[in-house]
Amino acid sequence: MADTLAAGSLTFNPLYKEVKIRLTRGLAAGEWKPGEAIPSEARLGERFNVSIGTIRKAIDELVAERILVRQQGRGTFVATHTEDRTLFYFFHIVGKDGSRELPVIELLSFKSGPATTVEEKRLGLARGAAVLRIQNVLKLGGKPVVFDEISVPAALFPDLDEEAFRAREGTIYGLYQARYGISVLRISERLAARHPPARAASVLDITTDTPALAIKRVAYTYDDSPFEYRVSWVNTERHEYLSDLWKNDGA
Amino acid sequence: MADTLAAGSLTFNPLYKEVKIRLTRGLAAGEWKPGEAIPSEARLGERFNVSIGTIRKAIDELVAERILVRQQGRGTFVATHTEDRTLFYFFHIVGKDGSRELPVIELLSFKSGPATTVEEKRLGLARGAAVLRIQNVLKLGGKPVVFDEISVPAALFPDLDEEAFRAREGTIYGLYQARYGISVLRISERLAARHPPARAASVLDITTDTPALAIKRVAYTYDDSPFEYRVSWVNTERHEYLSDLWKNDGA
DNA sequence: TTCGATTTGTTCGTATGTATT
DNA sequence: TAATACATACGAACAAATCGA
Repeated sequence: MADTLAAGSLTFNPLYKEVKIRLTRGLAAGEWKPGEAIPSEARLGERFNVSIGTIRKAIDELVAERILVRQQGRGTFVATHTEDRTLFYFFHIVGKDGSRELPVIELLSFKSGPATTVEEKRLGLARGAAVLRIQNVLKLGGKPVVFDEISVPAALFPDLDEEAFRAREGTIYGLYQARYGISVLRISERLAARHPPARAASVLDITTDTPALAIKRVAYTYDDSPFEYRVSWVNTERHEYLSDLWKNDGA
Repeated sequence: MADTLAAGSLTFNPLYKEVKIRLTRGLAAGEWKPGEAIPSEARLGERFNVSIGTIRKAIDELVAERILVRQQGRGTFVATHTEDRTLFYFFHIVGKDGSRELPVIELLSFKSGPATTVEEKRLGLARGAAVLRIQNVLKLGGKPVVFDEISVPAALFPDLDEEAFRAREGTIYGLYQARYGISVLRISERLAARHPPARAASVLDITTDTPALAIKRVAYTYDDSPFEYRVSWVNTERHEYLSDLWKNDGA
């Protein structure tokens, strides 16, 4: 495709920004899937009719945003949620002594239904759109620590059922990515201390007058569109929520 | 100073990493103070005997880490804690409706004493080192929302007393920076839901059986050394803690 | 094992554009 | 207007890592 970038772009972005937008579009469209390599810098330079330096600058930003991963001598790859490095990026519960451990997730309930007002708002859905609701308990050291309720638009996950959900390998975000091509690029969480509702307390094996951490998370994919809403209840008697601003390992 | 970087560095970092280290050292040593401009890229290139491109790459990383701020046509400046953009970077309490507001801080208590075990550990202090302890209440919309206890090594803030603390203009981090040359580069926070102690409950005007958000923060300066430990109690009845991972405005 | 092709990483240089003073 | 400083873009050369022949 002979698409010279220089001319014709309605918004007068710098070239490297246009390249970045094109790459992001390709990624969102699934032209290159998670784990796969994108074309080499030289080839992209030919394709977009810009110099390698310009390509590099575009890729630099995508790498900084954890969308791409570079490997010297191999290529540049679409980031996946299966790499150890990134597993803790979206999981912030740690032991009070600072110990990090990946949780064991057990499915409690898998249902579908019309979206609530909150779900409509957070996910940008039409009134009454169908959502899947998935409840889980997350165990650390064998004990329940987090109670999750995940809400996702049913339309985005056409054939997802309880069986497929159970049969996944790896994390839930890994499932979204591997099976539906939806990558979590950013999350926003709002935390509060609350008395847990009966159901959460029961799952967490605490009383309803034990303070618990309520976390409302919205996950975003390409173009910053929200696609998952998640409410978590955390028993913080032996664990804490770690917010590290910011260990940007680029140092 | 004729210090060619190319030779003589014991660790074989790339040139731009060496430049970055030198710049960081200069910043830590106060060679360029917050708000001031560092030398132009051209001049730095001469000084370190490297090309402008290499200087730019070093500065790029420092900008990404919010240590420096570039302004086209003007220069590159040492970041300050007084800019509106950065004020919310370390303050995460927002209204339940998402509204952001800067708190009004009122000093409750200003004392000094020997460090507790926890303070020793978090701040890397010797046994019994002197610390300053400062209690504040943070008000939003005129009502108390956060109760703070700040602990800092007294040795770092030689002449800081209650009067000087009260007389500051701007934020507490701005005071550290303007008066003592200590810049907060990174913070790490650990959150839990707890019943507040009597003192916190009283200040926040809630009962001790109201769940509150307990935040333990450690602030780090250059070379990642901790210098402030802060325990906050937040009334999350009308407010929440916002963790945004991550709006990197570089997009 | 060695070698060569490929790919990213680093560094240099140059030219030009844009914002500020 | 002119000088200065950062921003963008191009090109070239070599280094370092990877991989397959």
